[in-house]
Amino acid sequence: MEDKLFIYNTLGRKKELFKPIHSPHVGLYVCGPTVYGDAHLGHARPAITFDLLFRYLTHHGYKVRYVRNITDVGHLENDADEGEDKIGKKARVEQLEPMEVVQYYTNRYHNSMNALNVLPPSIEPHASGHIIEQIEFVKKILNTGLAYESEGSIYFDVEKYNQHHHYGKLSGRNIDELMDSTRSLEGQQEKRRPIDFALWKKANPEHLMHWPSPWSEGFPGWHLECSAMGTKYLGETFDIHGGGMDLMFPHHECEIAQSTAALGHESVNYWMHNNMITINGQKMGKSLGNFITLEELFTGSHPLLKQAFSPMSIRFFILQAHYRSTLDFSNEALQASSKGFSRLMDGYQRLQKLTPGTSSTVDVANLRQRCEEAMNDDLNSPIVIAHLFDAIKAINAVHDGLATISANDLAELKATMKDFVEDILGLQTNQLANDETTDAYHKAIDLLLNLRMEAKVKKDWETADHIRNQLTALGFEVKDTKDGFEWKL
RNA sequence: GGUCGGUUGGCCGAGUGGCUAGGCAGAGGUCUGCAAAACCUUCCACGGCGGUUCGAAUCCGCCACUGACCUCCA
Repeated sequence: MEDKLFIYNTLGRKKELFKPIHSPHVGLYVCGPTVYGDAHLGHARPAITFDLLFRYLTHHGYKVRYVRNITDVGHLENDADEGEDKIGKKARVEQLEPMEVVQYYTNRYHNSMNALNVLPPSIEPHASGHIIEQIEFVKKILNTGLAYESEGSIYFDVEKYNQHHHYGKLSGRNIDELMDSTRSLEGQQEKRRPIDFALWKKANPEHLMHWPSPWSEGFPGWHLECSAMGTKYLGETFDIHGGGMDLMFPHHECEIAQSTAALGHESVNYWMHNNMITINGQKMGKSLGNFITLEELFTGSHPLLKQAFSPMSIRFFILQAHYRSTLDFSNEALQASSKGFSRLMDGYQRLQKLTPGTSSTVDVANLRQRCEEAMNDDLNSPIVIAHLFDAIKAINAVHDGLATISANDLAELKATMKDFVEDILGLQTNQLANDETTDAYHKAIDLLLNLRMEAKVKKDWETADHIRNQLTALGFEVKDTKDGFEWKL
């Protein structure tokens, strides 16, 4: 495979040609959810963005090892190094085992991702399952002298690290400004400086999740898990690390510092960050309480929603914007993309039934190339979709007898559409099931509509309308075409 | 306050120097027993001011507004 994909590297802030370290193998690490609540629309963004990348690379023959973690320990409630563990708090409030909370929300996360047709990653490691690796990682950093122990906890010495490395290289932050602006908080006396961050925390007596370590009974710092697990599964240097923009600082910045300190070199070649989903122009997030969970979207059970939206229309909505742009949520925007999605998929299904002519009067020859070019330009899915709509226009024209398409062009169009619609964008209809039951069911509906056709020929409008009305009442949509009919549920 | 972004037509959203983005909505038409769909045509645009250029939504400067991060958040 030829390397043609350009991706925007947050390090350097420009598009760069993607070259894997060990082609055809690609190592991809993406920050997954902290499982203490249901996934919301915001969580769908990175999942779909990196699913798109995963699918695209795989489609081009790369062997991708995609690691997406589950954070189930170490993510604290308030400040970086104080406050309660998010999982622990939920467990206490709900009177559950912490791992019960983790399992519950992990299952629900998987269900949502499955509904969105997000492929499962190759490895989905839990932070709590890699305590030993994280302790080893802390030891390595301690050996370099870039971390210090204080009352049973281990902190990263940011200032000392910055003497020989650049803390802030990813987020563009300046350490002097950080020293001035970082808040000094109560209970942080054990840290030398406010910008230092925890690698290991000694557990308070009431803390539910803790493990033995050389320094104290405690738990790992939040940033550590990604460094430790990324290194374990993808090696000391790997290709791509992704996540939401809001993780750029401090999470990813700290990750770089930890890994560089422990390994003595850079560990990630390309950093990719998806932008946020906004609602009324503001970031949708847990802290602001303005989020809509995926389940609420699928069922329409949120006061801000005027209707339910199918998982696929949510996926399409997200793919219609470039991943580095903010995407504003509104009922109107979602309805618009929902309708657009139907149009796309109706056309796609129509394509399967098209009959070829002797020659083509539509130009679909370079569709694949144009879609590839858009994808290669930093995964420009909205442009891909625009090209697909051009193809839909041609498909409809052929379907209506206003244009013709040759057998060769039709075969190529079908192949291209399948590759981009299904395999790369990951869009699917709800009628792809093809077992005996559905087959019989389709034939039964066709039978009914053929009877209606016969009635129409006899100008028996009463019978014809009756059949259509009854089917409509059952939720079917019946459309007459030039010489037949179309229907869908 | 610091750092970095954004400002495109009724809505969403691409686009980095000249050539149609696309979707949804609106208007007119074709088709049609009716309906729907489809198709054709069409309307609506680049925050403001100045500069560079033969030519700017696209480059530069200033201003305005707005967002993200700087505390947990995808």
